Amino acid sequence: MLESAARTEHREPAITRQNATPKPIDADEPWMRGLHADTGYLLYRLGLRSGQLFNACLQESGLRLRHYAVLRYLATTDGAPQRELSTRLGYDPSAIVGLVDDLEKLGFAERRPSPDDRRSRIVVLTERGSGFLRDTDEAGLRVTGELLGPLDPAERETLHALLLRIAEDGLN
Amino acid sequence: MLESAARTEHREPAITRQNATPKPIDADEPWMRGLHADTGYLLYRLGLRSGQLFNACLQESGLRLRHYAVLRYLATTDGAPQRELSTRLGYDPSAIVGLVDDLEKLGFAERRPSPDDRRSRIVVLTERGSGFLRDTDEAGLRVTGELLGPLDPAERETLHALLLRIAEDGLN
DNA sequence: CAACAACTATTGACGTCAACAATTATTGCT
DNA sequence: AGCAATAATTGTTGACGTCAATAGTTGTTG
Repeated sequence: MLESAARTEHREPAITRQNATPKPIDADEPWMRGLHADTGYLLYRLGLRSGQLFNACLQESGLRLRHYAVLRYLATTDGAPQRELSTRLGYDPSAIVGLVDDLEKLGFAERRPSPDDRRSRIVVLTERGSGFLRDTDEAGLRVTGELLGPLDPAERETLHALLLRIAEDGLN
Repeated sequence: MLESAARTEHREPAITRQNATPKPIDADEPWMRGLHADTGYLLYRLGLRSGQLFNACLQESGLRLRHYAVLRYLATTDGAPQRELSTRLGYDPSAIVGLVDDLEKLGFAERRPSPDDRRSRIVVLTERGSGFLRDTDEAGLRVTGELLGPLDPAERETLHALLLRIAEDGLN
């Protein structure tokens, strides 16, 4: 057993520069079949790639995917205590603090005191926040389109359906 | 623009403990539809989950997903210089050093001098290494099975095919 | 063939960030 | 009133990506 091993797992390279870009991949090559024979590992790598693309188009706004996830969540519930963000999004409570701090600095969200519980703070989306969300929506679609390049619309639909089925019970 | 934002993107929570496990997800709930309306984001989250599961079952062996990727690659090519690992797997050359160090310590791989080029070192899989790979192969399949829970074999096949198509040109 | 540019593996420094433990303020229970 | 549980927050730790620098080696070119 290695002393320092097995801590973090799934960090993608920074966006500021293309990190040691691997050579283009041919699925025909034998090493490729071996590497991607397992669907789980394949998902892992594609998830990495997807996160990279997403962050790349979020980069100019100074936000990261985590911020975006918080915003998206807030948009669907219109107000949520930080604890809820933590449990639902799967981030540590301490991480939420920083994320909401950033969003507040940009004027995209606000902390409001909860009427029921004085220790809880309810995070709400501001007007600027939902505006930003609308603006970046098209960019997100563009990224998705780029990612799903070789698939025709019907295939994309089935893929989305399959992934959604997995997410239903598999996502924590 | 935030000063410290937009650096890393896609790190998954530690494996040693279930990190603030989100509540079970119903795709019927409105916030869920909003969050997972985009295939790219869905892929991102499932990739995260996949990495978590993978690392969880690699944890006891003291390795992480990165090590596993190197081993898998080595198994398919039977020997590769570190430079090749770096470009193909997308890790910085300096990262490869540490990974191969770990694998060597565990006796899973060896550095051999290249006959052609004395500055290059060829990393080869040892007997123990391929044995370990065989052992964890079933664990990997188990993980994948768990991840792909609600899908029947035919659906898994189509999912794998679709993901592979994306990976062909989309993976860096 | 000698000088030089390019390349491989490696090390070290720096900054960032996620995970965890501990702390503070507040709530609910009994 | 006392005490366990909870929400948000702070601080610490460890891992990681990036970059620069180095040593040894190769190939090229004048």
